[in-house]
Amino acid sequence: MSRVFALVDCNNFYASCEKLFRPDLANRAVVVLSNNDGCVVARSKEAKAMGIKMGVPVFQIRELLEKNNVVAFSSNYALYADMSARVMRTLEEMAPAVEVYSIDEAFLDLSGVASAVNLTEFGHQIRQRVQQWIGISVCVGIAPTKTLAKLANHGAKSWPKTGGVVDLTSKERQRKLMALLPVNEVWGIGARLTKRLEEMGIHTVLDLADAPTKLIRQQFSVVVERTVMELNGESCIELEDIPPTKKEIVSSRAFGERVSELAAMHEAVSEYVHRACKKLRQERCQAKRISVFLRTSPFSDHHLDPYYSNSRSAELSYPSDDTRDFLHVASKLLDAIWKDGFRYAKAGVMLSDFYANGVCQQDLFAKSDTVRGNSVLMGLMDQINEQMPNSLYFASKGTKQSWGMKRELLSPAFTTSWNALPKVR
DNA sequence: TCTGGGGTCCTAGGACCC
DNA sequence: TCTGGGGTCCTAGGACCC
Repeated sequence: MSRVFALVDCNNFYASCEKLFRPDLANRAVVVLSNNDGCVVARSKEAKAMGIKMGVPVFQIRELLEKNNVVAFSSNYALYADMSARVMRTLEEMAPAVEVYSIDEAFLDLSGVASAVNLTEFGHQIRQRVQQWIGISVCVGIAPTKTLAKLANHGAKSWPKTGGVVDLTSKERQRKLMALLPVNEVWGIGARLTKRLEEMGIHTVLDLADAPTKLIRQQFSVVVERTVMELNGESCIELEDIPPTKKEIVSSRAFGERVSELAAMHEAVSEYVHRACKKLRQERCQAKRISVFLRTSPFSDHHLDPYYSNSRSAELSYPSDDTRDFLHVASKLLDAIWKDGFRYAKAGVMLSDFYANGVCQQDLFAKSDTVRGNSVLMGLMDQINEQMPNSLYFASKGTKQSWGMKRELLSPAFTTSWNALPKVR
């Protein structure tokens, strides 16, 4: 049976979420900023039309924003996650198998229904229903491989006359579209690979599709080879409708203000350990390895503000999900990499080497009741914090958190009861 | 002065073993 | 003085994604 995938992608997702609850902004240019209100991570179509680029630092375009009356929001991640879940539930009602690929995208497996429905019509039904039920507009790309479905979606977004749906199941249409698009539009081809491909005379997507796979394998890797096969309609990347278990959990953040004191850095690292361990318990996993990293700003003038970056990891003697085990080790790791005299811009922790709960062999000498006691305590702490966020934690993460992030333009928590209220300062 | 956060996969090279 | 070859495991780094 030939395969058919659809890629459904929300338009200007974060900006659309913000507009949804502010009808007064319907035709206004809206941007959403990253943590610390640092750079632009989402733009409404009006903001895109002004030439505001994705990822641009806010300080570089502040005048443009003010002159054009652009409305800016801090990231309200709880709102976007909630809206995302609603969109995904709607898609799950319409398709036999759905892979939630990112907060604003999902792959659908339509192989089974392809012969029974008109695919373009089905794409329009998806668009209509998500618009009507959730209020978010989406585009739909349909093709025999995920890589081509991504490309089809790009086409649907770029050309309004498609009505937001492109069906790329025919070979002729695939080649026509590929000839029009530059190679960097391909899923899996980033800036570095684009540069090297162009040096080889590969400029359009079609150039890449027609390149000999042998040459590609030899010059690059199996990943790029697979991409070429997918562009030729051979499905190599399966739908992952059951999310694979995580292999690592990272918690890190750029500081609202530079950190130069070891005590403040200990608080920050402690905060990240709390977050990471909470996620670990949600995943129902235990981890054995933890690493701590820190760095100064890579953007500043390094003569005035010297650069330093370091990380170190350590292994527990047994896998754990107990915050206290990791706090202890993280603190020692931080001391080992800390150097006085730098203005640190960012730090974080990473947990890795995961074991499913209960799978790992206990240390012969561990007291099993102690172990159970720990997990009960941690579970209780998570439960209480669920109802009253941030009410219970270990003292090491501090109470003032002067290094905490800036979110001065946050929208209210429209759809969730708590979370993300602006910090009182 | 001000530049995000959280992931995955692949590969090369070193350590170690026989 | 001479100083193999092959396998495995681990880690760091590079590339990509949203």
